[in-house]
Amino acid sequence: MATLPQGTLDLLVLQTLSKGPRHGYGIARWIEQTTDDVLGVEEGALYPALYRLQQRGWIRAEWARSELNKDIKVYELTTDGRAELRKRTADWTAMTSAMTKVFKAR
Amino acid sequence: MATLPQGTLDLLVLQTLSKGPRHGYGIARWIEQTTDDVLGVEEGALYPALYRLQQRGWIRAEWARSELNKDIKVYELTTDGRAELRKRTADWTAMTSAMTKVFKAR
DNA sequence: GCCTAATACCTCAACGCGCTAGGCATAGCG
DNA sequence: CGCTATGCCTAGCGCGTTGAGGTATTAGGC
Repeated sequence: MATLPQGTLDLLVLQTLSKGPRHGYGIARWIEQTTDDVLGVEEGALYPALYRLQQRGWIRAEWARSELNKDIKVYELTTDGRAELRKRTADWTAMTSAMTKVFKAR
Repeated sequence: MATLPQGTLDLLVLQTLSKGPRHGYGIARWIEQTTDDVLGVEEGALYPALYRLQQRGWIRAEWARSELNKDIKVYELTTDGRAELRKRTADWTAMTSAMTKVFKAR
């Protein structure tokens, strides 16, 4: 499981939530499944990240009950969150393609 | 100029040096030129990074004199450095393609 | 009834590393 | 002589991750 560069977790969470509301633990599991365990989400990084994103108004939380009869905190993107996601995704694309340029240059 | 995610500078420097020896200042300028200023390399990040990479035995330094008659410290990859570069590049590729999977999933 | 594994939330100290903001020195040019 | 570019460096700060810990509930096996 590759460790993710600092700052990418936020983007990862925003992306995940753009596909529909999910609770914290579920976000982590979904990312791991989707990436075939290439990306691992540590809970010690995830929960602070969720708190951060909430403080900045990009996601919103609500308590609910899961199918397994557990109390879960379900997060969903706000309008600001969608805007932020667009911005961050654009930044990400720019950054990775710049990286690729460096890789291929000579 | 985008700020680079923590952890990417090392890879960037290793990649740059894989194209041939260069001095610190030159590494920074080269990366900026190559990426059309998308990636900016701050000297306060670069020099500690060069020191780190040297400590770990991935690069080697040697004083020289530039065409502009300046004392410069020229760095080059060691054998271990090439191995590390291969590893990090593979990790990077895996990471970015995992990211893309997340972006495209639904 | 007990034990374990999975689910689900959270916190906190230590660490790593990029950023800001400085400092210093020399060469070339007007 | 002063300015700009080149070229090296350091120190403090901020911020997010790591790694380890904690708590509680549910389901399932024995």
